[in-house]
Amino acid sequence: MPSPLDKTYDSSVVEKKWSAHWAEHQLFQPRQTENPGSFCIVIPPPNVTGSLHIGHALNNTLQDILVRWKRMQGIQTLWIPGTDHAGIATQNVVERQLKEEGLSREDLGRKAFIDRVWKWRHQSGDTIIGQLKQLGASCDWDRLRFTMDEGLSLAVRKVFVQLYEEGLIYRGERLINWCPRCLTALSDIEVEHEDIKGTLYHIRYALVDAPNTFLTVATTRPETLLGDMAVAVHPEDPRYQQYIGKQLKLPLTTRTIPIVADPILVDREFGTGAVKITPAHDFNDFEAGERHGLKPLTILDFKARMDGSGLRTAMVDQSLLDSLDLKSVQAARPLVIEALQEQDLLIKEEDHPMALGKCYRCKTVVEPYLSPQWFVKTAPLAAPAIEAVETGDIRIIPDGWKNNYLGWMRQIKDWCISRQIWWGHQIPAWYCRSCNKDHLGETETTTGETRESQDTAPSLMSCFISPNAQPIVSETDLTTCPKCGGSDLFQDPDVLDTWFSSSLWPFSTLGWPEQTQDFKTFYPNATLVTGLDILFFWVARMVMMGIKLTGQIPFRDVYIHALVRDAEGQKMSKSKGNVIDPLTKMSQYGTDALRFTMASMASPGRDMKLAEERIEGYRNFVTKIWNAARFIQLYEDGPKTDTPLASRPFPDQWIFSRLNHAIRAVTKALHDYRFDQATSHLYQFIWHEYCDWYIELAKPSLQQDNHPDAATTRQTLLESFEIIQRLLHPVMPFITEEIWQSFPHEGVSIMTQPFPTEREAWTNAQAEQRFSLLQSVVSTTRTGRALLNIPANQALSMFATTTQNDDAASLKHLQPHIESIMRSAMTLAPTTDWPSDRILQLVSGNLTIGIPVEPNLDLQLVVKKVKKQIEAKEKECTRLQERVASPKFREKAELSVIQESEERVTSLRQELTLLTSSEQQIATMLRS
RNA sequence: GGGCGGAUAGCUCAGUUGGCAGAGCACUGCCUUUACACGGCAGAUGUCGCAGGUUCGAUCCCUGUUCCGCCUACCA
Repeated sequence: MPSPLDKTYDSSVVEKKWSAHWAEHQLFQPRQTENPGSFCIVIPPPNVTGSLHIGHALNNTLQDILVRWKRMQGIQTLWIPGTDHAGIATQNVVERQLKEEGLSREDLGRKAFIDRVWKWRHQSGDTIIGQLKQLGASCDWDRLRFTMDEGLSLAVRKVFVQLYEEGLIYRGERLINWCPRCLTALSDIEVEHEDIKGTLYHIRYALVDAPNTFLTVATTRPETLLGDMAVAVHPEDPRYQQYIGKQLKLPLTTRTIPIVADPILVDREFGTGAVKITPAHDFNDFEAGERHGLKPLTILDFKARMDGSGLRTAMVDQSLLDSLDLKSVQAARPLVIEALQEQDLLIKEEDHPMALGKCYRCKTVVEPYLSPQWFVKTAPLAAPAIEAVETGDIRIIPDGWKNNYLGWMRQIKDWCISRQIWWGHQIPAWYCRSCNKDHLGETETTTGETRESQDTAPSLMSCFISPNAQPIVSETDLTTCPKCGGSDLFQDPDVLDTWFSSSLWPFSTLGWPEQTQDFKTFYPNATLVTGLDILFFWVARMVMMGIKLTGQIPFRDVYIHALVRDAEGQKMSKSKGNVIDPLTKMSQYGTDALRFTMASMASPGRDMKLAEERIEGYRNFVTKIWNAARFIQLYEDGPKTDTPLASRPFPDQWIFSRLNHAIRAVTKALHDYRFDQATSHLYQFIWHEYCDWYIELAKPSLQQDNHPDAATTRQTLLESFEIIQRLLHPVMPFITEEIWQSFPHEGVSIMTQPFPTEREAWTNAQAEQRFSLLQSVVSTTRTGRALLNIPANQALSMFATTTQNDDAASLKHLQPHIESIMRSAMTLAPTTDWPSDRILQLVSGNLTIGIPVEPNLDLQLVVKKVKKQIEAKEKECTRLQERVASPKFREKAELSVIQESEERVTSLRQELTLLTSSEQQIATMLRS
């Protein structure tokens, strides 16, 4: 029911009201329409532990704009919401809670711990879902998914088994990135690199045969030399050629190691040209070790501490071994340095910039760690994923990120997917104890739930399952061994990388692997909207998995938006205290204002700096719209008429022409994912054309009794404003619904009304031309008023004329509109007919305006301004004249450009003549 | 080390198939005119990072350069 609008817009009341209304009428559900095709977006699932931050606000606002727009266009539209279990992140949060109770996850055991995480997930897990609803996100909430719900878990298992059977998933012992705090393997991209100032230590290694001859190696990690298995030199390096094959005495130990030649590892120019090889603790060295048949010797344990048994194997001097045992890397380094110095083996230390790898979840320094893990063989999956983007089957928008994607994809490495944590999809692989007698560690028991002391690496059980053990991979839980029929089996304790399940998201959420109706209708998805930060983590892997498993690309467009930073360009973080909380801003300025801000800042390919003033500015815009609605409502009552547009008065024709232009511009911008341009057109049109000019032009016919145009004006106002609401709705869903519902309407909600479409018949060049003439007259006159200090409310008797015949006719037509807007009487007559004294002439193109000058006005200021104007015009005129006179210009420039310049010179000269005569007039007035 | 992006008004940013440099905010002045002071009107503000080149003409194209971001990388 239509109802009068309140004086002020109360966003919180309005938002709650319409959110409930939309939910009640189930308007977010996909609806079959007569239009072919479908439009489906899957949400980038926020971490279930999370709460809405500004990045989510941006990401989901953009998605919602697209979804609401497509829905209004009458396309069957679905936006699937969901959350991610976020393995490591969530586990860390719950472990922190436990710690506050003085407990560890090992105290609880695996099952109880997982129960605890589930409990917590149920308690607070959907906080962010509520917040997304508050943002207005029009997801089909009935289809809410979670990466660990039953259907998705089944999909995960099925995929794992399929890829394993095809040889695309394998288990093997490799050097992987290890977080010694999270106690789990990480994939390469889960390591963040930080530049630090390191030190390069030059250390002497003595030759066994000639104890007074030394090779000097350079290293940034002296403590790892205890695990050295060789020293490499370049085979063509004359300094060292004669030593290749000889043995070195490894400092601080009783071991000897060989000197090997390796052209790959060694850069002759760097350091001393001799490199120590520590296969167990460096990725390059691991590969070099494989080339030379060197066995890795692990001297660091799973917590990145010096490992006593490893050190014994390394034959480290006993006294040093005792002092190093269980020391952290940081603590061990000075001890090793000291020991080297005592033996006069450290000859130089120099500053050396280097990059340190850190865990992306907890920022702990990661260590290369040798352990058996599960991997996805990526090369066969990457090839079609590269092709899809190269051929344009998948579009990446903006285009600039395409190379980023392709570059990464082309040199992709195998993906380590096993994590030694408990929260996640446990790997569907079982081991039979009797078949694998020799391949299972002794310390481990069957269930992985046994309580163990902190130092026996309880969560590392997989490390005790030798790489030679035979896993049985199965979609369903196994209780008997298919080989020996035994029943002593246990499941691999590792869980899968969180991103493994997210890589299935575009189809697992649609019911895949079942061929559901949803899957058939909505796959491939239309668009994926995401931030750049997860291009590799998520987008790349969805493309690989999507193509592999469904045989189709997962989505057609990938729209990548920027990261939100604060006004200074800093990344927002709680520790910096520069976080702008979207929820606070929503309650402060209204959700529509925040949404509009987000969209307006979404220029392609840049980071966006969010200044709070912008939200405030767009809140003002919301208020402006509100007040325009109230104005229209004031005059809503009264007769209307269906007069065709062509027969309506000039302002009506003009505003429809502009409205058509706005519809075209906004639609194109949305189509091009230019949310910034869409909002800018909306802002410009609504505020500076509709409110500033159309409403002002409409006032006389509404406010004067019995005005002949009253009925058509009312009609136009209502019609155009209703269209504007629909045009604005995808960006500002709440206020547009409130306004739309408050006016006479049909239908249950604006969100299921059609999005405005262009009507060529509305475009009216004549009306637009007339308008710009009107605008010139009004603006020029206002400038004159300001110049002459005539207050806006003081009536004026002014003169106008134009040298152009068309304009002269238009001027006559426009006279009543101009007079009412200016609150002035306008005399149309050539300047020669104007009173000769005390008239200020103002020029704008062909147009000349005359304004009477008050007798006692201080004209000095006016003279100054007119002079300034003359100066500027002269400068421009001179420049243009020079250009036009230049023979080269005449010869080479395009004809239209030459003509344009010439015309402009002519009109500038004309203006200058008039301005000069004005100046003289004023001078005369001053003298009199 | 490699790659990408940015540098335009005090601030945040648009922009140009190369031909009068724009918006919002902030600022100055006037105005409480019955939608709106979260408003209206008028105004001021720029060596378009720096240096070369191409061109009749460069903020835009090319080359180099300096800062600032980001991504990426196994030089110990």
